[in-house]
Amino acid sequence: MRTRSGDKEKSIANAAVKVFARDGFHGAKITRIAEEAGVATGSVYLYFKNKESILHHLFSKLWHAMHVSFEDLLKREDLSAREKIEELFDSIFNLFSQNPPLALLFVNEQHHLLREGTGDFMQYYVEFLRMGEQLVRDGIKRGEFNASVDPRSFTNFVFGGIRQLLHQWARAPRQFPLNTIRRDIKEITMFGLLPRSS
Amino acid sequence: MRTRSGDKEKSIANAAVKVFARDGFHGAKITRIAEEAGVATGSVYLYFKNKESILHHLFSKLWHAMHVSFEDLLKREDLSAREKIEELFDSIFNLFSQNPPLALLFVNEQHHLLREGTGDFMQYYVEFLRMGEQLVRDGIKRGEFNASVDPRSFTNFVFGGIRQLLHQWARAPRQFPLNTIRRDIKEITMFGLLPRSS
DNA sequence: ATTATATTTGAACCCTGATTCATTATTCAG
DNA sequence: CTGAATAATGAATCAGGGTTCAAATATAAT
Repeated sequence: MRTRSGDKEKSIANAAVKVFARDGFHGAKITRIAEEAGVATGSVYLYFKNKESILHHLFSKLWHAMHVSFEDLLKREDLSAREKIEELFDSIFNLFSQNPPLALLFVNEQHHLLREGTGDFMQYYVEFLRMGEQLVRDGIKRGEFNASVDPRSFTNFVFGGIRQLLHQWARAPRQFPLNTIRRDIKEITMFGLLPRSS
Repeated sequence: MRTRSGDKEKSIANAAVKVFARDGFHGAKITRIAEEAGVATGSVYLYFKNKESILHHLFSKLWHAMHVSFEDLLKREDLSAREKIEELFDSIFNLFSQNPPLALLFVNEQHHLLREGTGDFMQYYVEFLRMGEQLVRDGIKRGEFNASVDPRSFTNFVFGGIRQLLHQWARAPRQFPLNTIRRDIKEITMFGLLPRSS
């Protein structure tokens, strides 16, 4: 009996991240992914049903990781609403900080998956937005947040804003350092554009 | 001599917006666009060089329209910095308000074009971001805005946020009325999440 | 060492859909 | 009316690349 080397799946997945990020899902060729992973073209199909399922796998892992850190975050009773939101930002950034291509993948290819509306990560995505809303709603209830902010709009707005800034960072990490972006986002979302003591 | 009916180009372009929005650029078939436009498949190639160029044409028109309203806006001396920014939001929303598919196209298919980095609208896009930064910088200089907000981060963040909310609206206009979104964005960007008199 | 079993390979297959172009239809000048 | 000249058609072409699978290779058990 022979056993699978075991790290082939991972190296295919990693290669796929790079190639999807560089060429986009449709521009990415399976042969190129295999080459990047150091395996034969056909081997890709031993570990994944098809091209689409590679993308699914990657997004599943990604959203699952997010889901885990978000759940942990929600449970914590030692943080103010503001601190929770800021931790949430941090946990997103931490997920991508070592991996610009992963950020590009996340930012650019999600709409493929939204179009079909299937896949387990869809669940995570929807739940994530709900969580964000809940955080804001709690904060308002506790008097920590401005009650005239709409929780759903806020969550979507911030999610979109983070995506755009992640995108800029991933394309030019030097020009948009992640720590700077993280600080800026907190400043903007918490205080807005107008001076604090108007 | 026979003359082109003249509205065929427009009907192809309009059909393309719908089909691109529904199926995505790669999912969209030329035959489907032709069918939707009420012309033969081959006719599409009388008016456009290829599939890609249809997308280019649409984005060109779109960004050009934005560019025009932004330029007008910048010139106006009767508005405060805050009013200018809010007008800018409005002009974006006005562009899409009658056309959810156009919004979907704008939101979902831009990354194709960013990847190549060519096309005249790229110019507009970059310029648009610069404009946004300049508006914020001016506002800070005039003491209207919080000086610790980074203009570049702010512009990108807000651009991303608007995209996400436009997306939600375009997918379900009833559930996310545009006027609500517009109001919410202004509230969030101007005042942030924290109560105004902390 | 030998055999059985599992894994890997990559060239060939084949489908999809963008693009082409020979044919047909329409317009208009003379 | 006639026939250039142009516009429109849509079936056929053709290329690209996802997927398959027969052959080759590696491993483990005996």
